[in-house]
Parts: sequence; C-alpha cells; structure tokens
Amino acid sequence: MLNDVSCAQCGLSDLCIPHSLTDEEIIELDETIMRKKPMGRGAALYRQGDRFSSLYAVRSGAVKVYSTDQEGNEQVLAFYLPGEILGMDAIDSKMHASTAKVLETSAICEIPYGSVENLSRLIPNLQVHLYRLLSREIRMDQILQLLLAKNTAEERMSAFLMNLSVRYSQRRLSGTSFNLPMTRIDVANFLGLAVETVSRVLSRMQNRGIIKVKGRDLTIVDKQALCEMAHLRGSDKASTH
Amino acid sequence: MLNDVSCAQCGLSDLCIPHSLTDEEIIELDETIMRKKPMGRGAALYRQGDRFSSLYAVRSGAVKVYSTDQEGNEQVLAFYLPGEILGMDAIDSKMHASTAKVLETSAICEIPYGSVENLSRLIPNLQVHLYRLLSREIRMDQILQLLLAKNTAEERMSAFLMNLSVRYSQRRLSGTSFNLPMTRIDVANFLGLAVETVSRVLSRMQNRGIIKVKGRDLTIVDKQALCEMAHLRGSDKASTH
DNA sequence: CGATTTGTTGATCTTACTCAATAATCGTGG
DNA sequence: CCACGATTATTGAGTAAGATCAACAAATCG
Repeated sequence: MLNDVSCAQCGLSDLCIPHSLTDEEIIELDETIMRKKPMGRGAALYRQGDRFSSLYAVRSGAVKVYSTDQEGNEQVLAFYLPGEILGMDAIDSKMHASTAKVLETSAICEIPYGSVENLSRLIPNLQVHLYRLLSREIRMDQILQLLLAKNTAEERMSAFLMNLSVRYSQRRLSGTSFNLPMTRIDVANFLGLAVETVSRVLSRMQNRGIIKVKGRDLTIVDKQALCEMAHLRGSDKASTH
Repeated sequence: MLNDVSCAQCGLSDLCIPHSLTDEEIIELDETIMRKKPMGRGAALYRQGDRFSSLYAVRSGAVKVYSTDQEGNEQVLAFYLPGEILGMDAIDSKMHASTAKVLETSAICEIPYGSVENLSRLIPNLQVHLYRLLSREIRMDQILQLLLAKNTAEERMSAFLMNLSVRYSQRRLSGTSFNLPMTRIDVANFLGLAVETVSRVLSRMQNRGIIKVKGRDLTIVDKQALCEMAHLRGSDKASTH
C-alpha cells in the first residue's frame, strides 16, 4: 500500500474501500484523475440535465446535491463530505438528474468515467472495487432513507447529526465537533421539516445538554443520548404487537 | 436479441437494461442462474445478518425489504416488483443489512453473485451492464428519497402510488389498475405515516374521484390529479423566495 | 457599511398521531 | 365448506407535534 501522503493527494486511492488495490494499480488510476482547483461556494460540479461524463471525489469541503421539479421547488437529496464520491447515480441514464453545488470552498477531483470503465476492464481488482463502491452508495442511500422515515423531528435531526458524525469519523475527522457545511434551510429541506423546526429542535437539544451549537459550529456533548434519541421511536410500533 | 419467450424465462436477460447484451452473452448468463420454485407469502430470500452470496430477480409477485433495529422496530426500505433485482446493497459489506420477504406467492430467480462477477470479467458488455444496473438502483433509491421528503401525507401517498404505477408500466403491466401487494401497515411504515392516516388519505382520494380502492385493488382514475398532488407542495417553498 | 441572506423565538392553527371501536378479510383446521 | 381466531382495514374523537405567520437578531457579502 502507498503511504498516507501519496494516498492523500489522489482521488480514487482512498475511495471508500482501501486495501483492495495494489500500489501499481493505484498509481495507474491516479494518472486518469483530473485534479481541479479549489472551487468556491455556489460553484456547480454538474447541473440537472447535463450529460454525464465524470465522477467527482470530494477532497475537502462539502457538496450538496439537489433536484428541482417543474414548479422550481428544490429537494436536497444528499450532502457529500471529504472522501466521498458523487455522480454514480448518472452512470445508467448518462444524464444528471440532479445538480451538485459546492457548499464551501472545496477541493474536488474529477474522475472521467470512461477512463475508469476502460481501466476496470484491464484491472480485475478495480472492477471489483467499483462494484463495491456502487454497492456502498446504495447502502448509504438506504441509511438516509431510514433517517427520513423516522416520524418525529427530533428523531430525524438526531439521526442526521449521528450520520454526519459517523461519516466524519470514518474519514479520520472529528466526529464529536464539526462544522455544519450547510444552511439550516438545506437541513430542513433535506429532512422534510420547516426551517423553524430545525432551529427549535437544535435549541432544545442544546438546553438538554446533548449538543452545543453556535451557528454552524456543532459539538456532540452526550453521544449516548443523541444515539438513543435517533432510533428509539418510543413504544408505538413495539406496543401494537 | 432473443425473442420475448426466451427472455421471459430467465432472470438476468431482462435485468432492467435490455439491448446491451448479445444473444450469446445472454445464454451464457442464463446458465449461471439458479431457478427457484415459487415461494409462498412470508418466505425469506435472505435475513438481516446473513452472509451475502446472491442477487435475486423477481419474476412475478412482490418482495418487501426491511431492517430491524435493536428495539425490534421494523422499517420497510423498499418493495420490489416483477422484473426488479434486489440484494445489490450487500455487495460491498458481503453481509445483508436487511431482510427480504415475499409478500405474495412469487417466482424468484437466484443469481449467484460470484458467478456474475467472474463472468463480467470475461464479457465486457456484462461489466458495463452491471455498472448500469447498480447505478440504476442508486437512482431508484434517490426517487424514493424524494418521495419520503415530501411533507404532507397526501403528497407521500400520491407520490408512492405514482411510483408504483410507473414501475408497473415499465414492466408492461397495467399502470392504472393494479393490486397493492403489501398491507396498509407496510405502506404506512414505508412512508413514515400512521396506518390510520394511510387509510384516511386513500378514502379521501377516492371521494375526490382520483382513485378507486377496494381492499388491495387499486385503480387510478384521474392520473393528472394524482400527479399534481404528488409534487405540488403548494406555495411554501416557491413563495419564500 | 448597508443590504441580503440566514438564524432564532413566539403565537396560532392545521395536520397527522393516538386511542378506541367496529368491520372486513385471511388463513387454518374441523 | 364453513366456523373460528387473527390479522388487516376503516372510521370517529381528542390531542400533540409541527407548519405557518410574524417579528427580530445575527451573520455574510458585495
């Protein structure tokens, strides 16, 4: 395996499933990756309706993905954090059904999909790697679904925060103290809640000593309590049996 | 391309992306597919915690996928209809994070994943096919997410019915008149609503002449109205700008 | 520095959940 | 085939949670 430094400068080598490719394969892969300048807040990686050509790896910063319906209503579908890959939903249709915008100054790697597909024909390991990468995205979406199906605002909010925490931890960033890269509006939209509700729930959690929030800065004080809050939907489903 | 008859008897040949494999490739593929007897209501394709080994194609009938948390609460993640493939979420972790149960007598094809992976190394077309298949599942999950993020019960319910309608149509089944293979309990659980709310919303829709429901039998009378009901969340998001 | 976006808090009202009762359907065994 | 219990489905009444409306504070940006 390559050392951390060389791993850190490429997009694919840390693509979610480490230790499944050899050094040679990683180097070959890295050559196909187009590095990009840092992108500023509001810049678009791709827009709804664009022809699909590349996957994108978030090196630093954060990206929000949303789709817009006929009436112009936006619906946030996902947030992508450092180390995560986006764009895989468009491989089939070859068309982006959503828009990806940078939330804060971010370093983004563009990975031309054609090259990856070709390379994967030559490197069996990469092929397996990609199947797993796609599968992992399916699993991620399922977890977000579990989150959205929760009934109360508190459950959704706590599940959302736990989800962010876990994802930051997985990338060796702090899982207990981090910066929310998105606005309350985005959070509310994503969770299917009103902005005011998001604000209120966060305040309530802070008053109970579970978290500490100051604008976008968030610290998880009582992880245990937050965890319990997230799935313990009380006794409704359990008691009906 | 093979004719409809031979296509209809195998699991993979009609796997979502037709016309991307040659006849030879389809035949080679079919040989790896284990056919299964019809399975009865309540039978499990796999259970949460099982080691992953195969994908499953629904030939007829329907399957529900759900996960159970520590407290024993079930959360329905998806319903799979004829022509759809399930199990792809476990390729990465090699472990099923959910349980798949047959909702009504169904014909299911088991597709050993190892064989598919091996074959895809030999058949480049199949490789591309699989990438697209996985991508399509990601897209499907996104659409379900859009559905769950809707705020009102009516929006979720109508979006859900429209989703079923579209999926049945894609498989050349009637999109305007079909049988709901799942209980109201499952629908409610999936949509994050109370059972009573599901019942009430369906009754209300019927009274307005949008649909006709009699137990599990459902007919969409006014598709246009149902469509509008599904995303037109009124003026909240639009007017705030 | 002023303007705009974003965030918080309060009051009111609507929606959907809960509890409860009843009806219909399904499945099973006599 | 029908009777039985169990599950599933519908409808009503009361309540609680969250949306909406509104006012204001804080942060961001040009």
